[in-house]
Amino acid sequence: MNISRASDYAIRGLVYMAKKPAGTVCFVKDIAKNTNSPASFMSKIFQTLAKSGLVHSFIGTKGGFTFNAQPENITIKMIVEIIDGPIVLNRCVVNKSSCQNIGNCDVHFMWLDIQKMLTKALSSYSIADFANNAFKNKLSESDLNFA
Amino acid sequence: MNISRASDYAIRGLVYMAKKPAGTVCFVKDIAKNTNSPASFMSKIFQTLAKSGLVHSFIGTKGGFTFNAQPENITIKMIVEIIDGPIVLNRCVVNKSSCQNIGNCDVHFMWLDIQKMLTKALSSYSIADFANNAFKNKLSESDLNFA
DNA sequence: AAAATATAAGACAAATTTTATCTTAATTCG
DNA sequence: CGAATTAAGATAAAATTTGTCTTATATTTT
Repeated sequence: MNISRASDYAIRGLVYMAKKPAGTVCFVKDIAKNTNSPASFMSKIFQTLAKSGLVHSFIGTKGGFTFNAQPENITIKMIVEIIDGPIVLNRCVVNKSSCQNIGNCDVHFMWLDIQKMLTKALSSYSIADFANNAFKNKLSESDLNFA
Repeated sequence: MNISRASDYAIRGLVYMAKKPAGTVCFVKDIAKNTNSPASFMSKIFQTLAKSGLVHSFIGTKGGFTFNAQPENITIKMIVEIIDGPIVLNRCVVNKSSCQNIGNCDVHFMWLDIQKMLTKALSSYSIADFANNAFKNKLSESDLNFA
């Protein structure tokens, strides 16, 4: 019940990039250094981000990474799903055929509802929110205190 | 970003038990059979539940498990935490000393808020909710649609 | 009382996932 | 063209999850 180190590193790396002037080419070496993460691991993470199209990569000397999308449009949900895969709280939520207790799954709707809430929450934060240091709670008091 | 098979099995097992008359002694063999789960795995799961005090175990012939608490008072959060351990969405939320980016962790408050919301949601469902077939959404429309 | 049976407890093991590192390929610069 | 720098891709170690197998305990039967 947590995000992976890889997703955490990815988010921190992208926030670091977003703090630079738009279009800046960033090296994994610098990104890793400034996010307290293993450079070689960060390398593979950015490889995945590049494959997803979220960032663009340049090989060779003076290579590196740039954004392929506006940081405002890159949500935490997007990153977590690119790195960790789809957010699915329980097997029975994936689809009907993957639920062993077809037609009679007591817990199906609970997981579905909580999953909806979670993905909405993760979608409500963007990389830009953190880069701008303009963070404020996206979740209202009522969200935090539902019955 | 999901609960484990073990937690899922635990929940289903306890729901199965809760459908029986209060005080019924249940065997792992039956619990497993009725929840489509491996009996030997379920055995270990109930061992953990027994250690936690949630259920009581009896060894030997005519042994088995009974509730040690009212199903109404057993929340999904309790079960998930007993089986999977504490719900902590990201390392930086555990405590200040575990955050590499002390005093300057951009994402700390996001994870903290989402975690609060998630644990509240998991606390809002009890085993009795599913055993009684009286399930209805615990999450209001506004919860599912916060900005 | 001893043996057989039924049950959970606990030790052990396989499989999967996560977290990395190491090697290769590509590009630039001198 | 060779050296340096960078990402890409292959490989590997570690941790976690999922599961099985053996042992201990209690009950029942003889």
